[in-house]
Amino acid sequence: MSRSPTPRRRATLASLAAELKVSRTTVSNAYNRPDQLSAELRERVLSTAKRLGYPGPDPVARSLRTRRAGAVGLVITEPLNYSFSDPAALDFVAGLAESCEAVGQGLLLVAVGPNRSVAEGSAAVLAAGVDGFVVYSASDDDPYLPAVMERHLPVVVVDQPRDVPGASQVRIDDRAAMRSLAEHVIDLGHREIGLLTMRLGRDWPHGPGPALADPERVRAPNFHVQCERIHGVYDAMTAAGLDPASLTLVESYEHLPTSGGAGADIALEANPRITALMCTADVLALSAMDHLRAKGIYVPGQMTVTGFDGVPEARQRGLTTVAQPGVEKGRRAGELLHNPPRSGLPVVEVLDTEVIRGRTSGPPA
Amino acid sequence: MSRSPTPRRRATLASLAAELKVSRTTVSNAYNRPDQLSAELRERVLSTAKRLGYPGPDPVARSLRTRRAGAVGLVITEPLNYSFSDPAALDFVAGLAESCEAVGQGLLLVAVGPNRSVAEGSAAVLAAGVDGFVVYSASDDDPYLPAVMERHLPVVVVDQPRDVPGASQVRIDDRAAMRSLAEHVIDLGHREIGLLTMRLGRDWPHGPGPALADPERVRAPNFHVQCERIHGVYDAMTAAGLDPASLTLVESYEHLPTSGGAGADIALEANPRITALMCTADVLALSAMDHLRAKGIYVPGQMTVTGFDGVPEARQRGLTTVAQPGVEKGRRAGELLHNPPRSGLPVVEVLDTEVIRGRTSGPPA
DNA sequence: TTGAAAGCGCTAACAG
DNA sequence: CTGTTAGCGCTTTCAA
Repeated sequence: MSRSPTPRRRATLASLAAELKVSRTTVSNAYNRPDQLSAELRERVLSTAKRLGYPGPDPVARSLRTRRAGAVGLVITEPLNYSFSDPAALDFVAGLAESCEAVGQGLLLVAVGPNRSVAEGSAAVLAAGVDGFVVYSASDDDPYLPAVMERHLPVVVVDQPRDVPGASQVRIDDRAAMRSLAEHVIDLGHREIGLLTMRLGRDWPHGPGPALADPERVRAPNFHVQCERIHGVYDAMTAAGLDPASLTLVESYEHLPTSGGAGADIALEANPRITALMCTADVLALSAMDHLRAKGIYVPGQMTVTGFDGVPEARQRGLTTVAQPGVEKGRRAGELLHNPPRSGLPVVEVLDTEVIRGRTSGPPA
Repeated sequence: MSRSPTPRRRATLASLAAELKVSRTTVSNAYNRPDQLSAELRERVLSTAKRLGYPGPDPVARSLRTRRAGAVGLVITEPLNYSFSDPAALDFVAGLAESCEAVGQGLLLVAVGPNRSVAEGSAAVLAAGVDGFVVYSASDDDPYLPAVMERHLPVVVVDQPRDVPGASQVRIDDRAAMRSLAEHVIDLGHREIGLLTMRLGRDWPHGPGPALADPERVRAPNFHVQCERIHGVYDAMTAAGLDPASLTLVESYEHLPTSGGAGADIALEANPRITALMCTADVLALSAMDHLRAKGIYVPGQMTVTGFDGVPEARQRGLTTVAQPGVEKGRRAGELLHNPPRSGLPVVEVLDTEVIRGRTSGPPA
């Protein structure tokens, strides 16, 4: 087996120093403090480094010494392949990656997820070489949160959960945003409303597919965001003199391409008089639209449909929805980690949203 | 400022050992080799660890000692926000993330990209605490490749460039795939063909927007993949007795939502008799389709359009294209890093593709 | 400008 | 089952 002229043993800063007959400090300075030695000596160091195949100070050893890892850890409990197919989550990751790149920090996707046990995932959190964590949209009893907290590193929580001690937060006002949207729907004249939402708890007491949600589950939700959005609808209904209890609430374990359509069926079966179908995510709404259309139900003529997020496809297809700044969320989360507030105290950043009145909402038939 | 009862100085394995009056080895074993000590002692170690707020062995120190970082570095030179909006790249990242998660490795997005200088990006590569790198679809003169090579770590290259010494490779047979697709188009009867492709070189000698490509640029391309696909079309043309020089070739600097449409205009202006517009990416083809339709040109009645990649939207819209296994690419790249071939020699894995005959190709008008 | 000394926090032999 | 001994490769006072 022919090998390149690499010494059998990896070159180190010490071996380089020995070769050059200078001290390790000098070599270190050549890399980290160019102003601490003559240009020519530095040149000599760098060139013999190249000759010996020395790639510069070992990142791990340096991190140990400087106590900085140069990376941010991202904890997303939802399956990654799912996150990567959810445009809203994607925007967030893109924004976070962008802000990390801007300051030369790496972004470490921590190996937590459904393919591994909670113990393994927690171990991955404890073993992550990072300077801080971003936790994205976790449930309030997320199994990895304890491990994240144990690390005693800076933490920024995005969307959920609320009330992580010591953690800064980036989110939107889900309740107010959803209320505005619901007001728009009610103003159009709708009285019988269905609401499709993601699962309200970590547990799933139903069979496969979406199911009517027990109002009980709204009261003790694991996902704060879902809950707030539901309450936003309640708020609008109450303000308009409608009975919130009349809302037909359907929860879906996850956002599959079929979830919206299946959820729509369940809602309409439970209450055939529904004229507006609100959804807590665009992907749900788009799926529902496709399904309704296939069944010959015209949107918005026979059914108003609304979403949440403002993903590109939704805008393109004219969905009435709430746009939230996904990329900006990621960016702000990163910045909060890179430039923590002077006070040292956690901050809460509430980003703006905007109701988009599209072509999928109109007066009831 | 009230503080939780955390000792001012972070607990370490040594301090824990001192507190317990056992050796450091014992504490280390409690975490790494549970079978090396009695269950009760281990319990005692773990519980006082919890009491002291010791989160377990420091990841960085452990990495230094074990020589394993527990993470894979991903180098994508294209802007991350772009990668995250390209469904094909996304599939790849999802597959890679999945394979990393399966073995408990983290995935580190290395901070290279257009917001930073080459020097900064290279520094990020040299400073990445990883056990290996995956390089995704880089040009043959990618500025970060040298830094990657310097690290002397295992490397897997995906798609491009070819011929990275010592690196394993995962790719498809772009030329054969594109040839099959072109054969389909030619079999339908098309003789005047346009081809829209991504930029052929790192440099961009044209103004903004797509432009007719100098055949010269096909000869010395920086992007092997593009070149192979073009040659696939040449192959099919030659085999069918057509003159490859008659191909109208348009290159576009990047894949913007408008690139396909603009490229189509340029191609049709250069040769109004074109009846088939092939594209080296689905996003280009979809954009072209939208644009043609807006101009009143019916697909496939008046114009055949084909893509490449087989992204969800393309399948959904019935685009005639080549499906390539994006997720599988990522997964295989990860596996190659996690379980390198026994031989120690680099391997080349060529994954399968499939021509999808959709509803956007038909006989010429 | 350069060098010597002192660890960062941990694991891996090896011995007891 | 437990402890002792040696570093992993680097940066950082502090002195020269």
